[in-house]
Amino acid sequence: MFEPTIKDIAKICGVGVSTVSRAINNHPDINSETKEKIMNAIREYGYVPNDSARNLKRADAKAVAVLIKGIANPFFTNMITVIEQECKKRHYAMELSHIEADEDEVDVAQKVVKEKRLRGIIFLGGLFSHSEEKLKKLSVPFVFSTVGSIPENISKKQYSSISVDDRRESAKMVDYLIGLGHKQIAILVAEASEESVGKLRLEGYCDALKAHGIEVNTNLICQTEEALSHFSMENGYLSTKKLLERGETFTALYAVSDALAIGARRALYEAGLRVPEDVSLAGYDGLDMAEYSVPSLTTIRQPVEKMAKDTTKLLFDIISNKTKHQHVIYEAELLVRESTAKIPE
Amino acid sequence: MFEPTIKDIAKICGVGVSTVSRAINNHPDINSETKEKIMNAIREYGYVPNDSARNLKRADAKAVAVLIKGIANPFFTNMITVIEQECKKRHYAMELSHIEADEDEVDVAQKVVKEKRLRGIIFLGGLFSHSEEKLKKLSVPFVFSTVGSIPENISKKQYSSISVDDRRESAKMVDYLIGLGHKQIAILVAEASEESVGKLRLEGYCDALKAHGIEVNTNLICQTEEALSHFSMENGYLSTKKLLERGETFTALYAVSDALAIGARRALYEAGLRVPEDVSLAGYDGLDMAEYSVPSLTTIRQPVEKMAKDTTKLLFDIISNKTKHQHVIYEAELLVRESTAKIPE
DNA sequence: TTGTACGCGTTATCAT
DNA sequence: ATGATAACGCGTACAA
Repeated sequence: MFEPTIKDIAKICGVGVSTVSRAINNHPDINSETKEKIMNAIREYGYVPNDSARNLKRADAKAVAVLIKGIANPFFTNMITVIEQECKKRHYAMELSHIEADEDEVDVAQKVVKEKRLRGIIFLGGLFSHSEEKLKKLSVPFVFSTVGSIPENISKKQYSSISVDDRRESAKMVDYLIGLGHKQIAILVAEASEESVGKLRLEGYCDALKAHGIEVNTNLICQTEEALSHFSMENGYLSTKKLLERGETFTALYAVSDALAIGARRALYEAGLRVPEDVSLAGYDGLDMAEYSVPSLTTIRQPVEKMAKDTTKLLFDIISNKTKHQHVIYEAELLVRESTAKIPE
Repeated sequence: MFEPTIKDIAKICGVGVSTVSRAINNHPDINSETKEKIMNAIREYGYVPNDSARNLKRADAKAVAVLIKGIANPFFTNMITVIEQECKKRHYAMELSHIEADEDEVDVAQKVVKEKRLRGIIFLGGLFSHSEEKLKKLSVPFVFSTVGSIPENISKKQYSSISVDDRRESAKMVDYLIGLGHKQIAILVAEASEESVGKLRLEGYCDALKAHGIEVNTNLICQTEEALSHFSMENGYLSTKKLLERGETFTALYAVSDALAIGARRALYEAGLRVPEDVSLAGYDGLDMAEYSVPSLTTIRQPVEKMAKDTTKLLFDIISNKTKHQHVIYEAELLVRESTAKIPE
């Protein structure tokens, strides 16, 4: 199998390599006839420029990276799809990279940036707890999207972020449940370690309870220590089962993700508990599955599409120096559906 | 921001570039002391080799590509995760690329191969209908995994495939439903065009019906023409709604994917139909959501993990000339759960 | 408008 | 065991 290079094409057309290069890259200084001839040869011989050589030569590889922590979370699938479209629009390639639970995201980011010479990074999910010093090693702009929280001591001029206020939104949900008359509200929270969204949502839960003078009952805080994927249905199912086996009484169960809630719903069902008659159930994220489940799930919807679009736009604006780093917080929406109800008197 | 290159490291350590290269790549001919010194400098200055330069120099970029048609299908998420792990084990990078519905997969593949100089390709999902001639242009080995079908006229020596017999497995499900006493079985099939898995599963449906002497009622074949994602819950929901509005009578509904089934279940619920008392509901794929939904969904489970592992192994075996192209068909499993029941007499 | 020549960062070959 | 140097394929300054 013959793989032609730019030289071969040049030779075939009887022109210099720079002319071929100009033809490929739509440079202005080129005779349209020669360009035509070259493009024909390229098609005929199936020439495709070697990306490595291009990126080596170019200071900037037209590419950005998306680093995801927790790929199993279906919440991200939507975001990625949108981000990819947005990148394509701008003729940029998008490198997708998963970060394992035990990997350090900044290390990975640094490696990816140098390896691929890309122009920017989007961090998706996970949490963030790195020193400013380490952050400075990143030579390209980056934006955190839907990342739990970023320590206060890092200069906000160093990075951008797009997120919802997980703590406040979470409180919103618990507030709503309390308004329904619930006092014994259990919470299902996976991965409550460090500054994760899980922790934030748990804090919001406590906030709301306290605001209403309800004491936080630690027995109702159901944390999963398992090595299970943090936002899986399986995890929600098993954790809820354990909670029930412990014999705790509660009238509402709030899971910090829809997937967990779906799993929980199954566990409740198997225990003979009806939703919402016996137990009100609430989720968080606003995934499709929350909408189509039976009963449909009361949840907090994050404006996924808008966040994804704005994340991409922001990154590109920063790359092209159109704007400075920014910190945007979106409002999420409480979607009241069938899975929650007033507590019977 | 200073980005050291191999030359800088060499200069810093007072050695030649080749020595540094040897240190990086674990070459045998190197003094362990010098290696130590070099590795320290690399750490200290945060040197990361430039991938583009490496791939340019190396004949083979240690990388394979996974080309996915229909990223929205959650079925693939699991496969990708496994494939990625398997690649990592072998110290290969995995390029993930989505193929738009209207893109030609072979064209994309060819472009990716040349651009990235990679060693092999895995096609995930979609269907396949290309001329042998076109296929020959692909200079690296490739394996189709869970791809609908491949035309008979293409030499099986040209490619590998890993799949389940969608037609037969689909018939298995319908067979089971018929065994339950159902005669009026509706089918929900998105994307029945060409040789897709949708089409194959539809054929299996017809096979089973005919085998039992039941006439195929085209009114019960519910195809979605929408531009909706083929395997989305939304699609299942809307299509089922339309089916119900048409006033068709059926005692069982078979959706060719679990996601469609979940959507369908919601539509049935809203129409006041109980599952399985009024309508038996069945899916296909064996996703988590089928297991945790209420009622749990009778479905066909494809051995995802095994298929993903074997797909990767096969590709690498072919790359390293350990084996020839192969065609493996896996047995899927009928999972009988709560959503299907005997038809009441 | 077009062609020549150099260098991007790396690995491999060949001396030393 | 180590160092100098030639490629790899491309873009671009500079010369023509």
